[in-house]
Amino acid sequence: MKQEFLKNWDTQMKKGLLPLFVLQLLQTKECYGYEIIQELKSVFGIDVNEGTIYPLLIRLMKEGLLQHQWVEQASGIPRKYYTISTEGKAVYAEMKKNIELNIQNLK
Amino acid sequence: MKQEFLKNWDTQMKKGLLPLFVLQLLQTKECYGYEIIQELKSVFGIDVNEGTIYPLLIRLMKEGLLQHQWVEQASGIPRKYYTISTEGKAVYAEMKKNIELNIQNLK
DNA sequence: ACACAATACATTGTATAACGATGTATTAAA
DNA sequence: TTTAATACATCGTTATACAATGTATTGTGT
Repeated sequence: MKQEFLKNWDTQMKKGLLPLFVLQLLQTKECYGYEIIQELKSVFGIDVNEGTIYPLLIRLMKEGLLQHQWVEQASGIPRKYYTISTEGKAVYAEMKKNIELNIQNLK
Repeated sequence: MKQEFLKNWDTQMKKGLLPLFVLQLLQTKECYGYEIIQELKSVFGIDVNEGTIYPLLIRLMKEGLLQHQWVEQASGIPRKYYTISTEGKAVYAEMKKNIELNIQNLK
């Protein structure tokens, strides 16, 4: 039943929801990029591409909503750990308020 | 406080929410395009451009989610009245279910 | 020993859809 | 008689997810 339409709609929804999910995730837990992809899958049940998440994290950094630090590993590639900033928390609250207002209108 | 970021986010959210709002609106009321813009403003409190709504209605038509008929007016330009199809109602229900699932995850 | 998958970062080209501007036409108001 | 409102529509720009690709390291299977 209109599977392609619904799949496309889902992609469009992500353009709005994804920053929200990432900001919330980082409020409960410090994460690195690759880990965020896995958390989004297990916690929110959504699949996100690497080509989506890395540019998104860079955008949120530029906006001052996140901070990050490189952490060397005993073995393997270093990880870039992200944390949410004070401003990030405020923006998250604003976004959440906005979206809940919109959803209220759905009957 | 990050007004530009939030405004941009709002635009991205619309890409997901707008079809949902239009489908719901047409479940309660038969509308023509220009009227939908006004209803979205008064009922949902969102501003939508003409350059957004007309292409959207055309897309929803192509998907078979809407039907339309031209209605001549006693005076002025004819109106294209839209109604939701059976398939449109089913797709709306699916979308609503999906979005509510997503919103539940917001803390 | 060697291929392959998983981890972990990132960039590039394509597609979708909202926005702003513009266009056509009709009617009412200043 | 010009401007605003109504009512349709299209076009170029922009933002962002996706798929593909790239680099590098480590673990696993044969």
